[in-house]
Amino acid sequence: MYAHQRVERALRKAIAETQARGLLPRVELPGPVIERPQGRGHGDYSSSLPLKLARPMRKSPMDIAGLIAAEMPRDEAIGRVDVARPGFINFTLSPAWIAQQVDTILDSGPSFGNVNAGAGQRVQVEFVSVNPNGPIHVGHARGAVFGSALANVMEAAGYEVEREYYVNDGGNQMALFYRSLHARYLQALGRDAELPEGGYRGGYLVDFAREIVEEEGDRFLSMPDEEAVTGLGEVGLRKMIDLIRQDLRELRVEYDVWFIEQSLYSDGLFGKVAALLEESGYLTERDGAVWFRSTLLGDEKDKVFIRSNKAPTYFASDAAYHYNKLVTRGFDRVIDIWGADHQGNVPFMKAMMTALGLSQDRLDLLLYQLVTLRRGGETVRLATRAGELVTLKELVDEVGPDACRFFFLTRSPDSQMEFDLDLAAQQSKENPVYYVQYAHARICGIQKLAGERGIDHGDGRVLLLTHEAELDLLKKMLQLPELIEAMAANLSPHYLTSYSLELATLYHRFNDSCRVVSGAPEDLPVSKARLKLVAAARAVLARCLGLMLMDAPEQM
RNA sequence: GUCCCUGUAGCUCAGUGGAUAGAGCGGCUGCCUUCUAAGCAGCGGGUCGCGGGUUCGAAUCCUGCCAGGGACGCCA
Repeated sequence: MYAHQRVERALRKAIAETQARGLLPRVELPGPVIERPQGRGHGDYSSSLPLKLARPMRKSPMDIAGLIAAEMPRDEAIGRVDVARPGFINFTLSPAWIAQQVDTILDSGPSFGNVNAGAGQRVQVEFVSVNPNGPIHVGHARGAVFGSALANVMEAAGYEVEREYYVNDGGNQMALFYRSLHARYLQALGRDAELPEGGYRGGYLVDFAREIVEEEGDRFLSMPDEEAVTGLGEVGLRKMIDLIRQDLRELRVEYDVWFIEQSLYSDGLFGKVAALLEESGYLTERDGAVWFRSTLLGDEKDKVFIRSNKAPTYFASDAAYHYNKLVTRGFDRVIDIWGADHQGNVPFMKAMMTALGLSQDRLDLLLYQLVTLRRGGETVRLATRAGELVTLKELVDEVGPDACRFFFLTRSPDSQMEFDLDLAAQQSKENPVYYVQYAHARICGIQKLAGERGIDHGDGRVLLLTHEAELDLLKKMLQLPELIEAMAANLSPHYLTSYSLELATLYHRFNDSCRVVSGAPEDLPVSKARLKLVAAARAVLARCLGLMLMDAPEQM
């Protein structure tokens, strides 16, 4: 059982005991029971419950705190319980218990920090899902990093996670993409052809066309245009998905499922969902189109579901898609990560959940604010269809996946951010990611030295760890489970970055004040204990870096 | 006009209603014969956009205003 769980259990027990003895009235406990005090001198955990209970219990906070503190059961983890004005109860962990946790961490290995908040629920995280009509660009990197880190965090928190990319292979934009490819294909064969109005001008289509000519020759030339566009489109789509998959892989983003939008139509699910909505009266015809009546559910406007040309809208696909996720595949929870430019769809999607008879609690729509790009002192709005864009690949090639991931992960998805390309390489040198990785590499260096000197720390006695720097480092390590719990509850993987920095700071501080491998024979017992400590620290640092999908280098 | 996000140190940003608001970068001062100085210690730097409100307690919740970004399509 983790430290915070022990403290909470003991506190609840103490409260129940005071109530059972009639010292305090029975009232419901509000909110979180314990928290982490910010400053030093208030212990490792504290409870402000007495302040909150003062009113319902009709007693002074200090009296309540005193009564509860007096009933605190003995727990080897809890060294001290103090009452502090104006009504806090502060808990200080026992140094001996803290030291013993080194063994616990080493025994847990890579699973240290895992919690069971998810209780095995199946959750799907769908992210990036950019239309496959161009390479992933810098703006998408944010969603890719956020989504992949969140998926890892949810897994650590006890959810069964599936990572999914939704491939929109239909719609007007894709049609335009296919026609653009057709034009490039004709050009590649020396024919006179012009890109369609507003077509995709990116060089990747020129490359695709050349590859297709190399691989399949001019066989599309003899077909009627429409057939050629379709045929080329299939090949182009496959190439585009491969390219996207490859680019994302360089950012260490991998998926379990690539879900094809068209399959919703080919397997008949779309028709089923449309019929369901029709039956419950959520569809209506107007101006030749079929509308989803979201106004019935409190929205300001209705939304087109099937166009007057009989083609379903993106939104209609999305309705069937979410039905597939939550009903067909039966995920307990679904998390969609969208760019802020899709925010307008949030109310419609929520209304759709209700219309489909699904609880809104099962769907989280997370928005990340858009990234703007700064180049040559000028701010450029990112747009896929504009000619000039910076691809994800260019970014990763320039700053590396680690710095790139850390950079995006440091910011909360709610904050707008500006990416200064001119400073990217320079920033990467100053990127705090190296500070964290360096801590890991330093530990590896120590372990290497210990290995060379043949020191076996298996019998190291952790109770020898009493130095302030040792205990501070350990206490920070022990926070990992709480961190994972909080990140999963708030869907906020970005806490990892600050935590890793704090952990690395405490490691570097320890490294500076405590010598691990010593030449003096009388230091051997402490050396062994410290070797255990650094092994545990290495495990926790590696875990954090792993959750962020960053490298944990053995040397730098 | 309506809706969403943001406004915290010179810059980039953390901050899960609690006690004295933090980090990185930049600036200044020290510290390498010893496990990597990609490090450590210290100094300086704040009307948490502004005004009201709720609360024992507000950077955090509510509200009004100001500023920046985004969305309001039979595009995706």
